[in-house]
Amino acid sequence: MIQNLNKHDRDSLHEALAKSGQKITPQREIVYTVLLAQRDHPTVDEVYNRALETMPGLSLATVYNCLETFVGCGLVRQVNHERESTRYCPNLAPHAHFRDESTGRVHDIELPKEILDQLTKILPANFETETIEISFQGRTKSSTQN
Amino acid sequence: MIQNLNKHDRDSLHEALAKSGQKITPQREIVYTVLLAQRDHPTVDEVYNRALETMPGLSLATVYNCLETFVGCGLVRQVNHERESTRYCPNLAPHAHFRDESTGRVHDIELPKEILDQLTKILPANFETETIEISFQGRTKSSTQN
DNA sequence: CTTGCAACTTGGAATCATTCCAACTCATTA
DNA sequence: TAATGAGTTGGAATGATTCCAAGTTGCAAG
Repeated sequence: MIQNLNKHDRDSLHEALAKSGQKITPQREIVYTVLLAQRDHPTVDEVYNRALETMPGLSLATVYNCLETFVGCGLVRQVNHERESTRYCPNLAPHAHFRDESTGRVHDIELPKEILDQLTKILPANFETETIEISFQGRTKSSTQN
Repeated sequence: MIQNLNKHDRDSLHEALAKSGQKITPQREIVYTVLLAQRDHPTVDEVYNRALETMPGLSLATVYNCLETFVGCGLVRQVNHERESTRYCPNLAPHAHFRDESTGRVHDIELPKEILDQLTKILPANFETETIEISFQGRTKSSTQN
């Protein structure tokens, strides 16, 4: 079910970890693999359960640690919605999120550069942005239940 | 320190509550007053502590209840940032938030209608938006420490 | 290839915001 | 005046996340 990392992905992982002086561990490889295998913005718990299939005995605390590490070295993004559990997303291209209220699913929405540019322009001059989060909430009209 | 509600604000409160069939209570008036008195996006706890000055004996659970009621009848908005405590904001005009990492303070950013329009356009046709949340995170360069 | 050690992992306890609950209050209606 | 139902209250329960101390391991240097 869960594939191994392909060379390219393994390289990004190793590179990102190396760059911030951290070690490569089996746990980290598996957690990263799980994240790439199914890009449905899983919660920590979901990642944990999926990873357990490959590595029984993995601990929840470690999953928290791994994900935090990845966020720290820019490999994945956190996705927060209201007060729900944090979700994780390995899509690094700038994008927004759409949360379907009826299914709870989160969809990536590509974010044109112009809009990002315009957005930063509405800030007062002395405000320096580090991250922008844009999230929509609503419903998808059936038909193409993407 | 905490003023009473002026006529206009009291009216919006009463109207909003009436419209959704809820009662006017001293607790609700005070919580709403606190919210309007200092528009710094307080957490529940902050609202609670400020309200205690006027109504000792008020309970935290009630503050949670009141705020939830207000959100429900559209009187206030919730503001979430990462996993921090939820904050509340009586500004109903469409606006984004900027969170200053160094101070933790949240600033309202006016949101031009064009940008909102453009944003909804980037969604696939069958996605129906109910709410959009835009939040910046960064720092303000000293000088005008707004 | 060994060694040393900082970095990592682990299970369980602790934290903290939020929700839940059952008893109580109070205004209103019958 | 009694019944009704929404609202309030304090404390217990929940659930995600963090903390911690002990054990393990990756890997750089010898």
